[in-house]
Amino acid sequence: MAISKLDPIDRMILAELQADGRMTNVELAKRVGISAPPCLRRVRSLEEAGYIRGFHADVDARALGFEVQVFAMVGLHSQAETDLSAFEAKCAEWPLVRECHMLNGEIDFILKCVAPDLSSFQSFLTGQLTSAENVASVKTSLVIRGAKDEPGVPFDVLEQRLEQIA
Amino acid sequence: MAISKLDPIDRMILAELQADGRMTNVELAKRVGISAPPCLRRVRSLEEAGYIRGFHADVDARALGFEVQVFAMVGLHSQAETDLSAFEAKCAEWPLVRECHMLNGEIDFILKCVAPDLSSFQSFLTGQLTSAENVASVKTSLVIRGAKDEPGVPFDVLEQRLEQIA
DNA sequence: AGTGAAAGTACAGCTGA
DNA sequence: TCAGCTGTACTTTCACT
Repeated sequence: MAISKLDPIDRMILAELQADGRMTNVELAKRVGISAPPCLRRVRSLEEAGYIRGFHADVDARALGFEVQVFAMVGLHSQAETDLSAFEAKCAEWPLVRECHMLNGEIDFILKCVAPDLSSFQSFLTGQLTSAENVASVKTSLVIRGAKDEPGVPFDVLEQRLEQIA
Repeated sequence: MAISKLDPIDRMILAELQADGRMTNVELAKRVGISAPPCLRRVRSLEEAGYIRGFHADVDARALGFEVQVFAMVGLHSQAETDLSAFEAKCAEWPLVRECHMLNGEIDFILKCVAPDLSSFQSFLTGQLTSAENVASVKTSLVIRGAKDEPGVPFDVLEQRLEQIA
């Protein structure tokens, strides 16, 4: 699974579906310049091969009552692989934690969390996160306002790079 | 636009489409227990009202040649509204910056960035980000590995809360 | 290209303020 | 009574072979 296995039409399909994942197959086919049946086959095999992990509606968290978004920087006592995995497993089970990334440097993990309000985040923070085994330090930062939130990757950058290589 | 304006069926629709945004309308209608036409109308009005911001294919950044993911914590010299907006506008134009969130505390902004490789990120970092006007400090952390990356919000938490209130 | 299914439209009936 | 939502029937468009 690598970019080199994709032709320009595959990349156009990915770019179009990243921008609008609910586009019909005929619309997609028209945009990428092929007929519908082969276009559908391409989409299927892109899913199969894992280039497309899924399709999701982008819902407005605020409108749904999740008023609070928080980044939590977590430091652990032990960075042994077993302990790292154990912490990741906990994050996977906490619904308020939407993203968990292991980082280099002094911070071990960064977590992106959502919560209905500050008090429910606080109770998660003190009751679950900071009191979890192996957690040494947690620094939290409230999101005051979101300025940009684009999903996926910049396909224009990708195409520029491919041109340079060619 | 608030959660209180949505009935249980609307919330089921949102949950289903968050999980699988390319589901057909009849399948969706079957799952939420109504017939197809009103289901479609509900989806349309949820989009209209902004509860659904869009539909996106979730593409695998690594497979597409974006090997590097970085969090950048940015501090500014001036936090005047004009200067904050100016920085946000820059972020909006930088394709490698996928997310930009304004935070409380010592960090002013956190940026989630992607890049094809370390060297192209470095050239963005030194050539664009740290050299941008008003930027005082930038601390970057490489994502060693991703442990969780769920889109959207946890609907089970939402339903639990609504039960408690009722 | 052709078939079967889904999307989308128009209209009529039901339900609650 | 009236607004709002629902379901049935129908046409157009799409998915898939």
